[in-house]
Amino acid sequence: MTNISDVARVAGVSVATVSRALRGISTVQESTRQRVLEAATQLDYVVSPTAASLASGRTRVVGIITPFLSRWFFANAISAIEKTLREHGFHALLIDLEATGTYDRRQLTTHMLSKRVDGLIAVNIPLRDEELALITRLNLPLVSIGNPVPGCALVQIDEAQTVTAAVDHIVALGHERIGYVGAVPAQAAHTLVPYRRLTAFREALSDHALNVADSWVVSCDWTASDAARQARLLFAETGGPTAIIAGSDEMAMGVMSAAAEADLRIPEDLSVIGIDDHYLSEVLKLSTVRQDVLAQGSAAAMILLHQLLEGSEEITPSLPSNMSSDRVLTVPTDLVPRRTTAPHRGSVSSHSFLGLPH
Amino acid sequence: MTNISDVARVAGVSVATVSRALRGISTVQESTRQRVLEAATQLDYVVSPTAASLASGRTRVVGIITPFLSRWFFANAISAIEKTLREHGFHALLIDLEATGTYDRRQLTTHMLSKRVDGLIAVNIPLRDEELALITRLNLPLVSIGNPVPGCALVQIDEAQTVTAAVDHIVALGHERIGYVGAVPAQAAHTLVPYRRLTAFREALSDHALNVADSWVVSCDWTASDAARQARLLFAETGGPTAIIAGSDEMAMGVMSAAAEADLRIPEDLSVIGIDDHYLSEVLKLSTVRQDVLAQGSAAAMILLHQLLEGSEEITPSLPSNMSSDRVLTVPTDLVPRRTTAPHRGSVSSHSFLGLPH
DNA sequence: CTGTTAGCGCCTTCAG
DNA sequence: CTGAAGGCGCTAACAG
Repeated sequence: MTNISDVARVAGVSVATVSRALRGISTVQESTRQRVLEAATQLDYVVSPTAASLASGRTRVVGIITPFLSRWFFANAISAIEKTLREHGFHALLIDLEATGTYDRRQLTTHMLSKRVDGLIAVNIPLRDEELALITRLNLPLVSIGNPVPGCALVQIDEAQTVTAAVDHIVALGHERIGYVGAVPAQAAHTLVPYRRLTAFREALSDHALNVADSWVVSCDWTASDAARQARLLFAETGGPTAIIAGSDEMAMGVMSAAAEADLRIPEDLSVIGIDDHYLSEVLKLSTVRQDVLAQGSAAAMILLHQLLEGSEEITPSLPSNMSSDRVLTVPTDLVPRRTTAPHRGSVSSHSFLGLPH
Repeated sequence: MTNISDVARVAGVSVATVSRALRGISTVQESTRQRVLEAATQLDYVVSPTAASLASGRTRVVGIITPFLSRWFFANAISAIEKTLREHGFHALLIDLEATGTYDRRQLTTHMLSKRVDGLIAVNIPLRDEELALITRLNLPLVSIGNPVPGCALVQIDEAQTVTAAVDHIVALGHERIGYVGAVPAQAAHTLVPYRRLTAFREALSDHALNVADSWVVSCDWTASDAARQARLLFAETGGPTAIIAGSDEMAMGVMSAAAEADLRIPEDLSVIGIDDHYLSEVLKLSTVRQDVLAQGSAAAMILLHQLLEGSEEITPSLPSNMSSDRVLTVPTDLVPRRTTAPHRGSVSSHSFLGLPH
């Protein structure tokens, strides 16, 4: 394996110069840089990342902390993060905290982080105090998606506004008996978002002077199958809601499934709306409030990169004006009405929804 | 940051002994090891992975090469791989080759691999010759999932048998007009699996002495939405198939959606079966041939770890007897019938697809 | 069983 | 603008 001194020899300069030239640093005469570049190319030279890390103390690796790797939101966020990192010469190390149980998770340890990453992105996972203390002690910059961490940049959506958009849509269609699927036990690992959505749901209903029966707020573990299971119970009773708002599209799909089993037609007998715009929602014609997960992922990565590179002699990526490395970036969401929501039958206005028969 | 010589000093031994004791290596007197462990704990010592890598030439990092991060198969495989690696003290570095275009992908480069990983797992992506040459040149062990690579261990399912299971099931129900969704242009990046499935489909039909109209074999890009789009064309004609076999569950979902739009009831007018057992398939009541992606992921990781650790002084994980580090492991698949039925016979209660209007 | 010592390959002051 | 030289923290012979 050819190393830096080979290049130095061929280029007829010192290793220090090679190091500087290759990193595009400061003051290296252009002609010198050219010679170095040629020598490097000719020798097929590739910097040893480990040696560089040991010497510099930086790894150009970012850890992605996440409670799940394979769920829609997380997989997409990770994908966007990885792409953005890569474009800037950084790499992504997976730190998956998923455990076997639904409401449990593994703990972040020194071993996972120490000397291994330059910074962290937490994807929608509330970090525990000890974990935050560890991160602080290791002096690792952290950007969080979805969960505010004091002193850290945050990328999020406006949960209240998102849920309100769904509720407003449903209410505008004339529904008054509206249920919610996606309440979550307090000990859930990924607890904040569910909590905020439920709270927003209650507030939005109350803004419309609407009541919710307790049994219309159903708890489940944020999977389609559990949502189906719980919704079945709901539909077993008569006089249930005419519309359901689900905390996520996957749960909405579960609800649709349970409704079909209960011989409820969608949207004639039941309107359903989710949140996300999951990649299958379009095909399932599920109304939803879309959130741009890829945008959230790359924004988080950009902000972190900016922090990591500022002060260095490298070109620091300039942040879009709407991002700031020490504050909150709120990515907009937007209502996507599809076929699963329609006017409540018997409501005053009997316009058909999107020209479709009810 | 405390380092190995601090520990050595406190424990009253040499750095070499600390190194050995901490790695659980060979011949260190138990009492000595204890003292070292105590010192390390007391000092909150954590080995520097970069220094260790530089000195040893090994990184304890495995690269996961994949064409997609967020699609169901890939996200799950990655999740399983990461878990298995982690259990053995290894880390996962993402090498996502996804490009913007559907049928294109980025190329593996020296920069992504060199001195960065000890080994590689290729998740269902056919590596190009140059890429394989690179991997060979870097002397990196490779385990492949889904695509055979000469000289490398392979984890796969039996594609032919899997497709045949679907066909047999459909034929056993009495169908004779059977279509296939999931043919793929030859230039597709992830071309082998689609090709094998289509071939197997044709052979299976021919084994049953059944013919397929050309128009019943539809091409699409292996997403639900494109499958829906293409299937719509199919259903626009009359006298089409009474059953569809889709190359993946996601495509099957697209087919179901298109069928609903075309007023075809499932399963009365059309039986649909996919391959995968996607996490939404149960809720969508989609018949399928299940493959265990997690098993494939962890098997691949186990095999690679075994190769990486054998010959070292560390405890090498013993491979389950069905795995071998230099051959092919075929993970079984199994038929999961859900709502497929005999043709033209239904009329019990006719559930529409998720309660959606036909 | 344990200690000594030379690197691993690069970055980064500090001189010049 | 460039070179010299001392680490970064650990591992791996080689002695003992």
